[in-house]
Amino acid sequence: MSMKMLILGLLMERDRHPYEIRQTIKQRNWNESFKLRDGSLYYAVDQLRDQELIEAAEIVAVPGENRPDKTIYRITEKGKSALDKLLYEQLNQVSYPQHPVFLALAFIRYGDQERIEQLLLKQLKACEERIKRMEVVLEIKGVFLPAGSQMMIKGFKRFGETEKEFLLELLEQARDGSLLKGPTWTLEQIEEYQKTHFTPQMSEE
Amino acid sequence: MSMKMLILGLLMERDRHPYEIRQTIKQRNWNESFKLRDGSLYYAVDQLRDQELIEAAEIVAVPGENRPDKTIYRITEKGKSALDKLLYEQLNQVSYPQHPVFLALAFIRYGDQERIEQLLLKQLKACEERIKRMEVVLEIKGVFLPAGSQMMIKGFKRFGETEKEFLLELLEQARDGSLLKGPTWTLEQIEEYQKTHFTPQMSEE
DNA sequence: CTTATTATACTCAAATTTGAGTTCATTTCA
DNA sequence: TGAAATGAACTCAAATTTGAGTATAATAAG
Repeated sequence: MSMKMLILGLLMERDRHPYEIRQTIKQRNWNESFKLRDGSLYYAVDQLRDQELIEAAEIVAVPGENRPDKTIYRITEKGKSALDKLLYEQLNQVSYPQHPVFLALAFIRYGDQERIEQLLLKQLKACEERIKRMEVVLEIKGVFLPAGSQMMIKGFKRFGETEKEFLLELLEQARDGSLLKGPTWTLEQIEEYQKTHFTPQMSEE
Repeated sequence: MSMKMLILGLLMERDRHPYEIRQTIKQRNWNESFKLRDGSLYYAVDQLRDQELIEAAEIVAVPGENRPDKTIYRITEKGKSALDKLLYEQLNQVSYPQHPVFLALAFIRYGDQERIEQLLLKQLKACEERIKRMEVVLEIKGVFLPAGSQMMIKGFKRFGETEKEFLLELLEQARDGSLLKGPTWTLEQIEEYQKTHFTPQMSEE
């Protein structure tokens, strides 16, 4: 998965130890796009080491008695070509429109109106804050960034704006009660109707 | 996670067996938003059964010698209140702008221009097809759907449109080569600069 | 009418993620 | 100045996901 790509990519720039990789991922705002967990990071590092895509460049002693020393890793030649492959694999992955609210919408009619309004509002706030953060990043770091990284931040902002509009609309519909309306037809009627029409479906995968 | 919500939600409508749940998820295009795996589905069903949120309503024998019988599940009272809780948890989850291309952009400069163009084009095609699918669904199923489900599909479409615009821009920049440009400043210069400026960062979580 | 594919209905080991905890150092704040 | 909170640097078991496989029936294709 993409954690491995991130690690290899960062080690292309210079040698780093795992915690430093973690810092950098945060500094560069990559974790706007996924939840960064220590567990996944260290697991991926171990995997990469075992596959000899990275290797220990240096082991630095850390003050304190029974504390682990930190290992600074470097990317190997094998690792460089693996990064190349991982990059194309990443670009080749199927993308899904994801948002916690999407699937919740399927059963939103079973929920309590006020509670739903509150939570949608919370989503909206979070989304607005994200947009704001991305604007600030573009302002103060924009010019320094490689073209790709700049586009990543712009992407976060644009996707955020779409999300915001969508949430605003949902909120409005939650407030006037129309979002909580059940189906106008019964399940049986719908299934009957569907049999007489073509039902478009994603292909498996 | 959301698989459990989907199962409970579907069992609110009527009793179903796992494979039927799978079908319904696909029929309703919910799998546009995530990868539906049999493993996760059956695992979630087992969990729900063990927690007594669902129970076997009927066990139907299936023709054939050593084939498993199918179990039709029903939601329990306990399950109904669990669904309520899961719905709010779902609405309360942090949302991330996700797209495979986002993280790839971080290292896109290490890749091959032609290869990248091809893959971006492939993403664009897939995205356009998704938009098309959603338009067809809205046309032929739109009126039948509960308000929430209709908004879900509209959301898929809208997010798809933003994605499309973004991919078009990336493709253009990949073609004229500007996307592959590295940083204009060195890492050291940037880090130096950053020390003198505020670096906005997401709070942990 | 025979073969090939698709649909049904799962199971399972291995890979990965999750959430929580650990230890010591440094900074903050009363 | 001492206590509390935060940061650094991990570790680990348990939960979950992944990918691939199984078996049979029904349907489609040649």
